[in-house]
Amino acid sequence: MVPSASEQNEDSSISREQIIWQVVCTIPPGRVASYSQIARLAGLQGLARFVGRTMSQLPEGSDVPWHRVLKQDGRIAFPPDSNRFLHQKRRLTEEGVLIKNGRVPMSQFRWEP
DNA sequence: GCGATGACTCCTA
DNA sequence: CTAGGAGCCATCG
Repeated sequence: MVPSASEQNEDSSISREQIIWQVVCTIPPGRVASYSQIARLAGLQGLARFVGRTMSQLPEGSDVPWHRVLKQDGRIAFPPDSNRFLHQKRRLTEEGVLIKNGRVPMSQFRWEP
């Protein structure tokens, strides 16, 4: 087989999106992770932005616990007045995640793989 | 092809 | 604490 330079593979190996979602699924309830950490565990260190963009493409009703992904400083990536923000915050609270002053303490920020 | 935008992060002042 | 700049990738006009 001669590899073409402009060959776009959709299904060739698991796409980065799939890996990212898979990593997110490994986050246990009661814990959270940052976009950068997800990127690192997915082998895409430094591509936190790509992780965020991938999350935006995640369809609703998915099994992926997207609400457990926060910014590096422990804050939710959505505007505080946004509906998504309230939804995510509520989801986290229901799982027992402590949110102090609008952000999650580092003690819950990382989990042991 | 380029600039702007987006569920980001880091460094410096 | 806030502000600005740079780096990263994919999508859109």
